[in-house]
Amino acid sequence: MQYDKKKYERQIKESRLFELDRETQYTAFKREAYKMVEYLYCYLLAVNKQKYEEYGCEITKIATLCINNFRRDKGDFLHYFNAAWKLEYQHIMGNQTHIERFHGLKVTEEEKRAVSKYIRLATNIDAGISDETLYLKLAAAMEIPVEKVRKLAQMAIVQISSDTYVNEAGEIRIIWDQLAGNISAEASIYEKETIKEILFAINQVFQGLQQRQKPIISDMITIKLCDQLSETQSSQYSFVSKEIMDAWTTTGVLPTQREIAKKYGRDEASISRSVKDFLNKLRKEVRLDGIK
DNA sequence: TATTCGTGAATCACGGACTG
DNA sequence: CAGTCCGTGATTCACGAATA
Repeated sequence: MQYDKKKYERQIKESRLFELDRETQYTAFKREAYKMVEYLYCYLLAVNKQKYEEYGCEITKIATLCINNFRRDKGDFLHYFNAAWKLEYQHIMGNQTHIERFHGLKVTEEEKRAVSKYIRLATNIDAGISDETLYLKLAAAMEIPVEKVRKLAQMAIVQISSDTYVNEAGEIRIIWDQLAGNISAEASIYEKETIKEILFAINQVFQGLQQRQKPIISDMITIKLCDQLSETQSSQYSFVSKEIMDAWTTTGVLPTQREIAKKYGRDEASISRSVKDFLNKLRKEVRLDGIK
């Protein structure tokens, strides 16, 4: 069956759903909501059937979540949904069990990281090498099947590319994910702050640290965020460690937490704790921001 | 002096290697 | 193959020290 993207876009746009009051017009709202979920599902299949077909369950989940949290002053609903879906999709793609289940390939974290690293490097350098050639070379160098490299590359690209659906609401969530891992899936974080605000918040909290802490936190935060930061951003904020950033762009190699610990003559546990505390402070800061 | 930091020990998570 | 053992990297906890 062919899905007509335009048609579903139109149906989504023309839906009365968000004109209804979900309390006084409960039944009508429910009815429209069900329809909307269906539209969104069909819409995604129209966008890319083979890619999304197997995720009906997840699509429905996100659609429902979006419908429940969307308010009309948040802009276009479809954008809102797309941003949320992109994140969910990344999440699915990043999930280890998924990798094994759906591609029938066993992949280690190491290989995953390595491939995404090299792909990224290649894009940065832009040697004009074709994807397939690159994959072949990578496969040879890493002594793993080309097929595996190809799959991993796809995943890596999902994570780093800025395709049509990226917007700020999406990216802010990515930054959070990079920083703090799986923060609770409350939808509020999806739209609350802009990237600038969150980077500003990071900066703010960073400035409040004691002097001895700063270089360490700086390195660690940069490690976590370096692939999300643009050049202008990295020069703009003082919490970005230039050293790490340089290492990242030139070699693609990042130090481990342990190496950071050694570098500053600290116990690695100390680093871990400092980072944790920093993130907690950051969380608090952002929450306060959101309330006022 | 109240906070904030640093530390070592214990523990967890995970991948790889070995073994039967 | 499954079961296990080991190394690595990271986290958490309780406590003592440094800082603002």
